[in-house]
Amino acid sequence: MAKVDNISEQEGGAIRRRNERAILAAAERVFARHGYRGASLQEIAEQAGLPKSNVLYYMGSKRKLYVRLLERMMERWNAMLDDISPEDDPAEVLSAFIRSKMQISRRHPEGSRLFASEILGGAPFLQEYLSGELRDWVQSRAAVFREWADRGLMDPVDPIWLIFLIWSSTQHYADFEAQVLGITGRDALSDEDLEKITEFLTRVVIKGCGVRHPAPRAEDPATLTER
Amino acid sequence: MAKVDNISEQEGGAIRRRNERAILAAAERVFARHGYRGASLQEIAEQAGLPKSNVLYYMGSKRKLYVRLLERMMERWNAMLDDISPEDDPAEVLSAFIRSKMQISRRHPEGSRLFASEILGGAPFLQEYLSGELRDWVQSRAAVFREWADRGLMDPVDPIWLIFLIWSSTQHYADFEAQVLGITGRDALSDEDLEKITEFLTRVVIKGCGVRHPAPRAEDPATLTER
DNA sequence: GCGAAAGCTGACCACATGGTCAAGAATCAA
DNA sequence: TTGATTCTTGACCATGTGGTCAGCTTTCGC
Repeated sequence: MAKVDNISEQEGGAIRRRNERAILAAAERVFARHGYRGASLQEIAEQAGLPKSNVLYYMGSKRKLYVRLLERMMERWNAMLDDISPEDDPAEVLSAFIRSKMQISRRHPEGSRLFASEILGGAPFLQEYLSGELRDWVQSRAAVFREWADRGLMDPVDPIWLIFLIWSSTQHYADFEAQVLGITGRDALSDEDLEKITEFLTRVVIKGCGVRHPAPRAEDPATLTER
Repeated sequence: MAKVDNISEQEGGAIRRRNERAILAAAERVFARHGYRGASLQEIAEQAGLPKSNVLYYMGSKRKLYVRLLERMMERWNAMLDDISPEDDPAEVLSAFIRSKMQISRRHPEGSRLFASEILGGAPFLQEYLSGELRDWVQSRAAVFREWADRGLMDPVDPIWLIFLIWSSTQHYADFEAQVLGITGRDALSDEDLEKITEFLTRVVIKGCGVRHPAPRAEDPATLTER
């Protein structure tokens, strides 16, 4: 019996880890730029500084490599999705939502574009994720938004369209980076730009949905631990 | 000398026009789905119901076909860009802007995705359009928005980010159609859905930017012809 | 220092790619 | 009917594709 029985992603020698990192990074760039079909293992290998055979050795196949990148991106996404409850302050939640989504676009532009490219192509690999896991998540959030509306904390807007509004307007700065840069005449967006945009989006969404502050509750334990 | 000297796009026999239409329609679908590199002439030809050689006969090359599709899409875009002036009602202009942008997503989803795919890939064919023509258009609009803000007709938001907000949130329903359908559980968005979304986006933008009505001017000729 | 496991890679394969071309078929103005 | 123009298309080409494999080197636990 071999020493290592599982082919778990977690383990692996230092060499393996280093090469896989290089391949994944290169592949994310290339897939994001050219889509699944348009990307070539040759180009990925060159950008990773390895021969093509080596890429196949570590990743098995183009398909497996692509799926692995998608899964990694979904993990980053999920890491953002902390729970909320109707007791929370809508303004704070929406603000945090927009901010964290914006940071993903900022920190993982290639991953964001990879995801966009997958959806653009009809989501052949992500269909069940979209209509399963993600759908459930959206529905549960939507319920909270509706509860807020019922309590008079915000206008009775359809939560689904609101979520899409936040997704699209934040995702835009990764996916359409080339357009944003071309039009603004810059060669990159600064951190200050991003902060300005985040504030703008937050302001428009919160004001546009008529979000009001909840009546403060003195006995709220969260408020006590907060300060 | 040949009877027809110019190779203008406008003319052409009935056969040519019919075949070109079929090819362009098929190519728009395939390019939108797989990107420039990922699309194959073979697939385009099959979807158009013609042999591959015939596609080359009419279009010359893959590159020319792609560029022609992009230009057609830019024409549709430009058709929307009617002039505005600081004298106009901000609410009406923004509302019309969102509505017409939404209709393009609705009427030309493949074209919208083709455009998105081009930008996603770094806009190799559209860079000068973005930083030239389109940039000028955005700047002139931005000037009007700023004038409105100066006159106290709306909050002093940065017009550029506002334009991007409108673009992204409307474009979303074409580009991320697969995601929208997966999450909403539908197999298509109805006209009523689109109308609801348009109203929602208009409401949020106008309210979110604090747009107010201008003081009515009795001697406004436009108002007179209107009713 | 040994032996097994892991890592490496050029040669190679079947197939798909964009594009060319020549020769025939259909169309159309006169 | 004729002659020119347009249209059609299968055969073909050089190149690139994802993937396999055998044989090599390196690494590493003991």
